[in-house]
Amino acid sequence: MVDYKHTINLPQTGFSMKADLAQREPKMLADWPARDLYGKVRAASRGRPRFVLHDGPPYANGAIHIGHAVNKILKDIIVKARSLDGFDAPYIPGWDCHGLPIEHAVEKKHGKPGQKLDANAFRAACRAFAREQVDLQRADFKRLGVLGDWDNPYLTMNAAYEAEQIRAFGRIVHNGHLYRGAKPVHWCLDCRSALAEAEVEYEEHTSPAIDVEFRVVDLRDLERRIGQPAGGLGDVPVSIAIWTTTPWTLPANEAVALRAAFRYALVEVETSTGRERLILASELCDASLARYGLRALERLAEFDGVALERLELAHPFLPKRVPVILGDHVTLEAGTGAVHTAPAHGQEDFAVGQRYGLPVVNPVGPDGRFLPGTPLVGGQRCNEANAVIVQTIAEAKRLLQHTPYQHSYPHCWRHKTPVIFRATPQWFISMEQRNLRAHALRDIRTVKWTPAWGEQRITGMIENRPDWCISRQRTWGVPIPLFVHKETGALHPDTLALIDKAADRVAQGGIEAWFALEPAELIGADAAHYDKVTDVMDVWADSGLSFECVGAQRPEIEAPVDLYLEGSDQHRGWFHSSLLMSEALHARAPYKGVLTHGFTVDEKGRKMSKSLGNVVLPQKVMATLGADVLRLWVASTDYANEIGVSDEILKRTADSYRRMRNTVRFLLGNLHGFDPASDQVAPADLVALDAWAIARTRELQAEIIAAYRDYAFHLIYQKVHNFCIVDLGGLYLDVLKDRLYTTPAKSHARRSAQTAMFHIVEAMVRWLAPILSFTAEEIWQYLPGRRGESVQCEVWHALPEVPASAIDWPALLALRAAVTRELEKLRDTGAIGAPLEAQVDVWCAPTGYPRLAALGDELRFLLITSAARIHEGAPPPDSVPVAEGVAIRVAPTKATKCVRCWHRLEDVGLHAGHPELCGRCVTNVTGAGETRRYA
RNA sequence: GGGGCUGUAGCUCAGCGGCAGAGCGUCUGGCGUAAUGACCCAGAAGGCCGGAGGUUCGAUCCCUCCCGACCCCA
Repeated sequence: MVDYKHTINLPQTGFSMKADLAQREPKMLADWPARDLYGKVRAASRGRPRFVLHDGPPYANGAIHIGHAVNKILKDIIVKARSLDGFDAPYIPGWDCHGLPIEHAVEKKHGKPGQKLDANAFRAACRAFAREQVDLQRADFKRLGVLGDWDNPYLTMNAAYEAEQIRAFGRIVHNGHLYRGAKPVHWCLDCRSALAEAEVEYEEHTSPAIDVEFRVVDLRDLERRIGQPAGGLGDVPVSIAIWTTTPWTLPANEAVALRAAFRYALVEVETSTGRERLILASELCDASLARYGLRALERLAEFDGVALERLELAHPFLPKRVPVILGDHVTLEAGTGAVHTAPAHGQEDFAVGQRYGLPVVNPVGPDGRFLPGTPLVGGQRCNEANAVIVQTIAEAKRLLQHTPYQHSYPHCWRHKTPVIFRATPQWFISMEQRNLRAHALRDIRTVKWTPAWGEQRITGMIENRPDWCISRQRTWGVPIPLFVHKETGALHPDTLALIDKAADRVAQGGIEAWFALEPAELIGADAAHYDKVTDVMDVWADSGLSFECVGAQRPEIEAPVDLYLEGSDQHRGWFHSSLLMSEALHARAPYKGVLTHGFTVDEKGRKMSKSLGNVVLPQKVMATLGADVLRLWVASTDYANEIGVSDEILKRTADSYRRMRNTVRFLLGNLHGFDPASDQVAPADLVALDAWAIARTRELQAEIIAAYRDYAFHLIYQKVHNFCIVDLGGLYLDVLKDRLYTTPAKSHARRSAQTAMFHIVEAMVRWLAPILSFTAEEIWQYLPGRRGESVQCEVWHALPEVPASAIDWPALLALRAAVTRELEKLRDTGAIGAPLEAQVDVWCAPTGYPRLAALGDELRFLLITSAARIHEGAPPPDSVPVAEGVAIRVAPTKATKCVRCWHRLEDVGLHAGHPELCGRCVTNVTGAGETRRYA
């Protein structure tokens, strides 16, 4: 028996089946900086229309987690896809470097500023710490395969950035958005300082809980509001009852809050001092009266809270009147449904007070004592004042009850002592005074939000947010470089020029330069009358100004940019702060589009947490499955909602990665010996099936490009994966094997197939490049033909236009599916094993005959059977109808197997010199090779 | 507690008024070595479309309520 194996063309490629990504990727990465891949892509796209995705700076603290990976990978996919789509898409990564978490990290090592380190040394330690964190995170981001200007990122702590931020702040002041006000903050009486939210712990605490009456001043007004006849209520006193656990805040009371949509009841009761009437939330009426030991004699009326808005009430012990206001923070969980409101002593109170323009008057000093001159309690500590105030209310006959009450209450994390809310002077950006809110709401509508509900979400937040308090009493932040008059509190008349001078100094010496500055250096003799402000800006101002600060230094990033892309929490965060800053500076949005993604959760949809033990570390995934599998996982999920991750999900992802890799490997292996420059078959001369494959690829490419433009990567994943399995694996490549392996290496039949495969893989490597960046780069090295250095420098592959097919492929593919089903039945009976052991007869009505007969004898290659014959006319009784006017019969063939091509053919054994071969193999081995026109 | 969003097969996702779909995975089978650190092909099983009401001739789809997840705020 002659061995014909050397006469068939087997696939040959160095592109291995096993990916070994965990080992291979780091090696590839090691080359990239030397190749300056980012620079090459920039050079290749110079002069194209620009697409700018502006990076939201992650906070420089801690190793990256899976959420960082999702965010950066999505950005990278978009930047690379836009570049392939013909844009110049720069990517300058950034980091957020100032702020409390870094201060806390440094405090852990060195203690608070002023203890072991002075403030300046403390800042230096913060700077060094942030630098380390940036390096740590940068290494991981690069390992993900994210391409960007990693050597020149923007850091909010760069002196140039800090100076730009101060200049931008100056323009905001110039535009009239800044004012000085007061705001309640957590205040520790032992620290004598403000505490950030992160420095507060909640512990159980017992407070004096009291119910207090606020008398309605004008009963006639009340009658009108609740639909009672004029005078109908007589002169019996009416009070709104409130419940509070902080009696000492009552001197600062400015209002009583109701909920607009709650029902309230007016009930009559008999007290020790006589008949009176109380207003209580209907649902809390019984519970409240029970607490007071009273019984409702009569329920006189019921009405919505909204009816009482701005009704005047008398303060229970001070000679002043306060209004009824409405707020959503009023609940039915405890109390009376009416809430004592002291804007100086509570954040909700402050927020709702802002909406009503209530005064923020704080009578408590930094030591927790009431300021001298405060009526009733001047000079007393808050806890001492409680007793005095309760007694005073009782004497005024306004006290309904008084009991100790245990609840969760904020404590200082260092002193473990209860903290208070205390209003302090702060700097604000007004939402109203220069129409900031109105402008922001106007411009939100001009932005393309993806998903579309982002618009709803941020609109709601902008509509309801209070003025932005941008000052913090901290050490590690960009200064608010102002001078304030010691007596009047007015800003220095040269403020705008002084801010610029401060910026100049910060540009040289960083924020440290401001803190080191002697006021006289800038304002001369005025220094005697002015205080230098040492507050720093809220870090949200740092990142919120990134479009301005980065744009000033990097001309390729020019606002408004095309896209911001972050997690959905940033509607409250960076999207929000950036919008307000841009409106304050330029009265426009900083971005044209905003895209959000959800958070990662486990396979049960629960968030990642150490205690649940469901945390997936990106570093671990990269070290085992590889970054490309992580990237493919990101691409495969619908990131608009929660993004599930688990071992099973990643395993499935790795499976589909393998399938795509192997499909490419098959294509590359069969392109062995093909030079696209000389061996391509012209579109008009292609074997019909190859033309079909190219047309199908064109169609799919259009869908993929559209999906990239829509940022619908999970659809791309599905489409490409299905293409590999259904169109290629299940059909085209399966049919092609016979022709590739058995026809002569340089024959038209094989070159036609290679031409199609070449274009398919050229197209596919680009489809994959934004997602499987490492693998695409690897594929690139194995593709035939002269080509540029990296697939990332390319644009989408221009697939050849093939002439419209005269062949009805859908009909033939339906026939193929029917034959496959019949073959399966035959296999079940044991009559055949492989499809090549079978022959097929097809009977077709005259109208459909030309369609199915179009391939002639080559139909057998499409069906992968040894014979396929089409007959016009009525089917015999033993055939199986498979469609309108079509019947088939599949039967084992008795012909002899050709040892070379495995087809069972009648002419095997008839050829002298090649007794084991069929006729076409003889031609293929000894002659010019067989002719294929269709399959 | 409020606002936003979400729930389709074990997994990832389509469908979004007219007979519940794809791929993976699972199971079963096939063929070889002609995609071999395995690959390829075929077949089958798998769903009260989160639950309950409503609108409609007809609801996975529209409306209401409930349950659960997630984000933001309190």
